[in-house]
Amino acid sequence: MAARDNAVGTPQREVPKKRAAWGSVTRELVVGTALRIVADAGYEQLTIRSLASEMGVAPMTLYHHVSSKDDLLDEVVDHLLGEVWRPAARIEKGWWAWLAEAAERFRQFLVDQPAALHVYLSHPVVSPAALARMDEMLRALRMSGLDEHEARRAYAALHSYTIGFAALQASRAGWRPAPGTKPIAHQLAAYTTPRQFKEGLRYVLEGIERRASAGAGSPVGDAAVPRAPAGQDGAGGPEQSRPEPNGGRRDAASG
Amino acid sequence: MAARDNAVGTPQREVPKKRAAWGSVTRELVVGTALRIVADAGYEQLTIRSLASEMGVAPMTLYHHVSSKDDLLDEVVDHLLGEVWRPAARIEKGWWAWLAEAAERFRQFLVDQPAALHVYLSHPVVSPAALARMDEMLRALRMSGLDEHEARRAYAALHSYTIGFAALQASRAGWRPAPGTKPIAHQLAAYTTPRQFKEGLRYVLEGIERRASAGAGSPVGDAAVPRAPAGQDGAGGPEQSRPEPNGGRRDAASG
DNA sequence: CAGGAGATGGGTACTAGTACGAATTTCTCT
DNA sequence: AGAGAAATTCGTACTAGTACCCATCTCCTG
Repeated sequence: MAARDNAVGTPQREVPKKRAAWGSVTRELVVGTALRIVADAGYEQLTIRSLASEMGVAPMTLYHHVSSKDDLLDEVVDHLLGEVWRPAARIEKGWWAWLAEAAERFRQFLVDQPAALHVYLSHPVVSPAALARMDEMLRALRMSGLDEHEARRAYAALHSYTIGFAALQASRAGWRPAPGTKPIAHQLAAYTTPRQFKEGLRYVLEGIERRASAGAGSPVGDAAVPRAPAGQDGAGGPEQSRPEPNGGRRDAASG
Repeated sequence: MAARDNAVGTPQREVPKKRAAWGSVTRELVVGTALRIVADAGYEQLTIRSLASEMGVAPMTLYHHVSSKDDLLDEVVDHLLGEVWRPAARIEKGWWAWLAEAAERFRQFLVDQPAALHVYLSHPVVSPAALARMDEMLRALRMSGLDEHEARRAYAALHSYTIGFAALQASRAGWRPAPGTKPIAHQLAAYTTPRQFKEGLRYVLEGIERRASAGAGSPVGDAAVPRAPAGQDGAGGPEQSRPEPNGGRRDAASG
């Protein structure tokens, strides 16, 4: 069947259609081609079929080198992240500024790269660049005065906030408010801007700062802190913990 | 041509296959059936085909009553949200506790209902229940001492944090750490629990509280967050808006 | 060197969402 | 009332991801 005798029939536009050389496809090649497509044409143009076509092989062939499209994207995104996550500022110059820049860069990255947002929303990301970034973030947080445990909590909070914001911002892009949409909706949408991100980020960082100075007693490098912490306290930590409202699906919250 | 003479041939398990009565399908019926499927079998069982089959009509028939599956989900999710978002506590008893409970309920909702997470990650949600909830959230925030503008900012921060957290928590559920995954990853994943949500939420609420008590009119000095040097605004992705395919679409439910 | 095990390239086909257009029923206007 | 317009139901088919299994190619082992 491989022998497509092309002498007759369908006169033009017929590629030889030979089987690709054995071993000519490698994971690196697949990832590299995918990166090129994303860079040149964007994430939405990257499909298994387009990728295979670009490489001159059959779609299913790729599955011998990547276990799924998500697996491929994991690696693609890791490469992309590795090139942009690191802040220009140095941690030693102040944890606040460093963290703020790191968060901002990450937000920008997620909004710029739909593939990345997809990956980060799909599953925990543990690729090399992601782990490296996490380590540095934790270092900065420890530097703020938080202990190991609190640093992780704070990291999780920053991470959640950033990803959530990026998801909202990205979804807003290209949103077409239906005719008749309440103005409130527009205003709300308008609050999904990089500027608003920084505002919300400040809430989180201020919370971290307060916690840090409360815990470790002596300030570490407060030179970087822009405002004096007006550490007055008001309402205490609330307790709630509702029983599940709806009997929905599983929640299975554990490691 | 519809007359499928069923007297002979394929002896069993053959449904008459008549055309559904004219006008027997309505948007309300579609939404109602979808709600039932979600309740009984879960979001992943809700497909256009399964829904059509359940209603005894052809898949494409539904598209005369909903403009897309996402349009349908918008309404389904609004119904679900309407039943669970309201906190048991009263705002008057304290804005902190009320906001904390509202956020927790929302997180729980998003994790319990994958459809809801999908919707909230896809586009700004302006359905009735969502708007009602937003109004109440803003009321609580104003009650904390924030002015209108700051209240919206705080709302956006809370919203982003909650959705981001829910997305991470949901994606973690059912995640299978690969056989060589670094232990750090596990630990990190373990930080995506309802308890951790409350911890992070406290950071945000503390930040809000500080802002509220600080400025009943005093413009809190900006200058806190440095700009990312390489930052470039605006969504990078190519825009693509859906130009309202066919009829169906209700006026976006008040929004 | 023959044979078989694995690895690798491919064709076929199934599920999902949905565009297109044909067939059918109801409504509107003259 | 009759005819065209509009609404509605549905069959066909296209894109994407990917499960299944066959065909081919390499290499290891007896």
